[in-house]
Amino acid sequence: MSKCEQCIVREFSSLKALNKDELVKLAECKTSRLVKKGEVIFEEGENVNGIFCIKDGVCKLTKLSPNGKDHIVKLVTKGELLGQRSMISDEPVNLSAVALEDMQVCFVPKSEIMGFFDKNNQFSMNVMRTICGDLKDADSQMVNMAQKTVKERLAETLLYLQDTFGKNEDDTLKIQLTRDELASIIGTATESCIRLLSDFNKSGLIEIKGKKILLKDIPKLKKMV
Amino acid sequence: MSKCEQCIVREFSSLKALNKDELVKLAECKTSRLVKKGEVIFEEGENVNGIFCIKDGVCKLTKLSPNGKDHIVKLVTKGELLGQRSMISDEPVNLSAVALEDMQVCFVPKSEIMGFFDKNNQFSMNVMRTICGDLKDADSQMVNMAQKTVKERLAETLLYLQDTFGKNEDDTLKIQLTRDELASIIGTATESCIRLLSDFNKSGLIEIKGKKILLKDIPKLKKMV
DNA sequence: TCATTTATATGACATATATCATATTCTGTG
DNA sequence: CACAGAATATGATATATGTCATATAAATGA
Repeated sequence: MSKCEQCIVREFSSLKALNKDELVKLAECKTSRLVKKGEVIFEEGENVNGIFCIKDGVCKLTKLSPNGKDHIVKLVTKGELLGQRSMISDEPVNLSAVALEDMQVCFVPKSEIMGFFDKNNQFSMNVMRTICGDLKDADSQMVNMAQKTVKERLAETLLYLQDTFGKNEDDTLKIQLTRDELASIIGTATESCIRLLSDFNKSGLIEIKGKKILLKDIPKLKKMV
Repeated sequence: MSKCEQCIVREFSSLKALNKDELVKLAECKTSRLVKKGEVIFEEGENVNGIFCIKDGVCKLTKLSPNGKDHIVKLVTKGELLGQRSMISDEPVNLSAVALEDMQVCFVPKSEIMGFFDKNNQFSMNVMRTICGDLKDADSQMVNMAQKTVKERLAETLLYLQDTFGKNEDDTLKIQLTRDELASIIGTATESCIRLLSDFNKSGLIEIKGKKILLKDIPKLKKMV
């Protein structure tokens, strides 16, 4: 059981407000876990009695739409927490979490977190601000879905992926999504997504190297959005 | 300056966690205001240094999309608070609020609310839960926008409007929206919205009485969603 | 290694939805 | 009341996007 005090990841999340004593308590009650790519961390409707802290890796938060398609609501990465909303609302989670890469996550039971919540104002303020940020993002995503074309959403998403997850040495996007996953972020059919990527490729906006995507003309991509 | 203690509306919002002393303080610092239909309460990007409590009436929260169209993100009614997210994030508001009917709203400055926040755990918990609820709704709205057809979204919205705002004596929807507003809730062109309402009318799902809409075949509407 | 599945790609076509035009009805105001 | 400006309605048409079919490429696993 590693000490939370020394966990670098802690610095990036709401947990940074915890003091030494609290971190010791945290380390005692948390459980660590390796999650393989493709593995489910939790599923829509489950009762998750606590939160997950992502030490390494990236996962997708998805929601099943009535038409049977999964929609990717958010990508969550190293340093972020999962399951906060559900814990506060005291409800089952409304999204599923699935690893996009091998991950390292720690689970902290609700009782512990709620203790910090009551006693450490800075901590609860941090959590709230995170959730408020999520709400703001969700609102603007909603408007994007309603008002923008698929092409615009694709351009925007590609830029977002590069901004958020960076690029490899060969300048391709670091995060590896299937066309299917990309389609379910932008909210379109897989074929449409593939077709538009082809178009972008032909018109020199991006370069497709096998599964890898390289953003070639960022200014033009930005102008599309 | 009316007393907050006696305000019935208080019972429905996060404010119900406040004790007598806090309510007295609240009454002292709040300002009341009448807002006429169509009037703007605040606008996207503004700094709103506090929150609004809706004593009566309904307003729409809109976000301007890059294509110049307004999208209605949420309808907010009697008993609810406005501007919580922005206050907690300490950021300008990301949405505009415009009255759909004549309204009565009270404004409470941020300093006061933040005081309750620090001292009254139940209150801050209530606010958090509200925001968490908003986030959950926003996520599911996002998926709706991405995955459902306009027809499905229209059916869903009509049902929502009846559920949330009820009906008049003649069984028509109590809340009065223009076709344009309805379109910008479901995220479509005004003409498309009008056309679909016509279709719904012809196929007996609804009945259009001038501007008023009556939901005729609720089971069928529900099956569409 | 080969075989089987899965992901990517592309064409052909159907369809939902947006856009533009125009008519009609409603609403508020002088 | 009459009029101007909205709001509603509907047709004609263009376009974006989904769907289905099929081909190729890549990945997986026995």
